[in-house]
Amino acid sequence: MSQTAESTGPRRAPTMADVAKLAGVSHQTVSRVLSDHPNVRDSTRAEVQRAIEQLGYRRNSSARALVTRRTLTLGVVACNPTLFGPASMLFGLEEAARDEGYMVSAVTLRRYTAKALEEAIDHLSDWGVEGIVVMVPHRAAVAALAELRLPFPVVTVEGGHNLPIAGVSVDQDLGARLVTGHLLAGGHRTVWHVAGPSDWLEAEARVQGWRAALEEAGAEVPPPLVGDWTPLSGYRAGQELAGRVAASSARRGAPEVSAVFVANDQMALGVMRAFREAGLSVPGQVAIAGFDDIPEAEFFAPPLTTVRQDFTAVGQASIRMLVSRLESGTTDGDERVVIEPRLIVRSSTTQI
Amino acid sequence: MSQTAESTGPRRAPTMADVAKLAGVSHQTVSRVLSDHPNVRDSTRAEVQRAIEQLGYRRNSSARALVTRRTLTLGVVACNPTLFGPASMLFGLEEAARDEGYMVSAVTLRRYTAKALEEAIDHLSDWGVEGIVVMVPHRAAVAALAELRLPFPVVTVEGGHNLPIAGVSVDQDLGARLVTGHLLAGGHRTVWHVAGPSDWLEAEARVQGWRAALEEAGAEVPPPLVGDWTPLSGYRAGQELAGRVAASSARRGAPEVSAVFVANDQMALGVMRAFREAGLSVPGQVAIAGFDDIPEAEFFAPPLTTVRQDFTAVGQASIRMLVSRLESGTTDGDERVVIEPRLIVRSSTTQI
DNA sequence: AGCGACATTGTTAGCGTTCACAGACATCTA
DNA sequence: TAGATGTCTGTGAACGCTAACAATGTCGCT
Repeated sequence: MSQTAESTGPRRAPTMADVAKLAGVSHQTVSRVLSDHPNVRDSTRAEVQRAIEQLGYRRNSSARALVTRRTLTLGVVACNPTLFGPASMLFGLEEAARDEGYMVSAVTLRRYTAKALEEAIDHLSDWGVEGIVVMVPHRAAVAALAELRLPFPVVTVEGGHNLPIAGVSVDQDLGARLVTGHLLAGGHRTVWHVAGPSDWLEAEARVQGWRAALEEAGAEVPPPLVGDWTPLSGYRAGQELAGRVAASSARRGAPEVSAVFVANDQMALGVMRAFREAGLSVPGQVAIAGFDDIPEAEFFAPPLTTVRQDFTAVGQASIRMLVSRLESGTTDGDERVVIEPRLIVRSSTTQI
Repeated sequence: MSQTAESTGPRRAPTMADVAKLAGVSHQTVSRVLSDHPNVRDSTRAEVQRAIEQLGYRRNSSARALVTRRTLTLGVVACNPTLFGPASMLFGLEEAARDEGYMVSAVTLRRYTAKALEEAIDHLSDWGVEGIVVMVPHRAAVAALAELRLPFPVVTVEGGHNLPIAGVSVDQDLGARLVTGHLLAGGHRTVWHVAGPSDWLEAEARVQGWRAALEEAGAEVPPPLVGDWTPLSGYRAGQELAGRVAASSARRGAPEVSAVFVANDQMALGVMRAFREAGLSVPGQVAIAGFDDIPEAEFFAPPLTTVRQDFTAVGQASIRMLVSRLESGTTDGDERVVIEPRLIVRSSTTQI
């Protein structure tokens, strides 16, 4: 009259032993079936498979990780994933990781301090990640990272090239040279620049490329304005620049504003609004170029000349690098992969 | 002459036993220190802490998960996280999860089929997530989800209200009514609509809200155009609409195009470009409104009237719901949290 | 028949934690 | 001083899996 064991309770997930008993084999045989070991008789394999299906069995990942010493999990520290760039990287990165058989756990940073970064990494370590990708192109953060000497491989994205950390990056300098060169070739005497926050490595590299391009062309280097990547900050910078356009004939000491390279597309949008409101035509009176090629850029008024970064490729490359380090057991070394950006010319810089 | 055990090899991470030996206590005491158990003498605690520091010890999460049966990991299935909406939700969600002591693992969907969703969930299950948030507002996907009967709690985001699944959503219907009402109040005889893909629940709800608002106002309901959320598709729809504006006096059967409600901001951008190219002024000849309030919307030419969704709040609410279900052990029930959207009026709909 | 090689299966011992329980010792009460 | 209560600490057994090895059966060959 006894039922099949307990009938109530939040019955626990079936274990390998349960499957084994049902299939009439040992738990080890079940393990062999699950890991596709060749030496299992076909009939046995079928029997085990049936038992697995019937019980809805799934391997317990914790037990497995405990004995194999592999969590198959990678960590990512991301900055503001609301922006198109970081989001795309995360997308490509996750896909690549999954293809390699890893799971990705991401932590987003609220503040860009060394402490916040350490906390984020701590959090990931607590969960046993095997390696991490740090997507925080922020000077202080990367410097802190270099100090850290973590017990697992670390790969940075846009982490700069001065530090002994492996990483993937887009050639920001080249990108900036491309746009600046393009504007100069359009006949402008010089090119103004609205930069990103000075503690962002990407912003710095773009400033450098811009400056170098101007200097090489023998053009005057106007003082760069600084924004914070948001359209609003671009708008403010745009107002400032618009004032200079109006006053340019009267003003001494700064060259005429006829071309502006803005460090990202969002700020460029803000700049264009400011110009529009000031009655300046783009590209008629002022040419504008951005950076990133967000999906909206092609539809701005006017469509924006910009530099396309293949974010997805960056994400994928970072995973490939991380996985290869994982497999080879390398924790340090400063291997670098650089991805070339591409100039996309649209009507914000070209008179029709 | 014997050294302190082996000196070479990739020495394994220290374990609790190592700490215990160094501190001269049992492993259990170490465990107690780590979990802040009160009954540990202060001097012992200090000793253990020192040993932990010295060895750089970290608790092994797999072993811990194995015995406690808690992985403290939540899964997320996201659709295209490159878009502002999904990305923001992911952001808010991760932050909320971290505050609750959970780790988040995200999987992004490449295709929106039932099979792809099942694979994604399988992937997450393999890693032992305790519950998942499904952010795929796609009809087929959500329907498949309802069939699945998973052994852990599931919360949907924008999952529609016809199915017996718990979830969080923004009141899309209300949002659409707000914009449509706003446009009608602006004196337009009717409002055209550029919808999202028909198999997206959000798109459908917006169509419904728009239609209802028109019908309640006794306005004619023009046939909705359909896009795929991208600026390009909006551009195409815009060209179509621009054609109608030009031909409107001559054409029979469809009302005049003087106001358009576009189902998201990106498409609205495309529509505006098409209108600009057709020489139509916005809002002079045609008023346009979008949906989402992406950060760029305020800086479009002209700034776009739209509906703001608090994506971050949605992400947070979904985690709260998931965690509460986790704690109460609920797997089913169709609890719903609805978040109200807000109309943001800008100059794309208001004559100055 | 006897032996080796191979295929197939089972047995045992961890992996590094936490939990339940059992000691040891100190302190308080009668 | 005996007993009862606490406080602190240690011991042993899980948790569910894989790895190493041992045990069986099967086949072919001499």
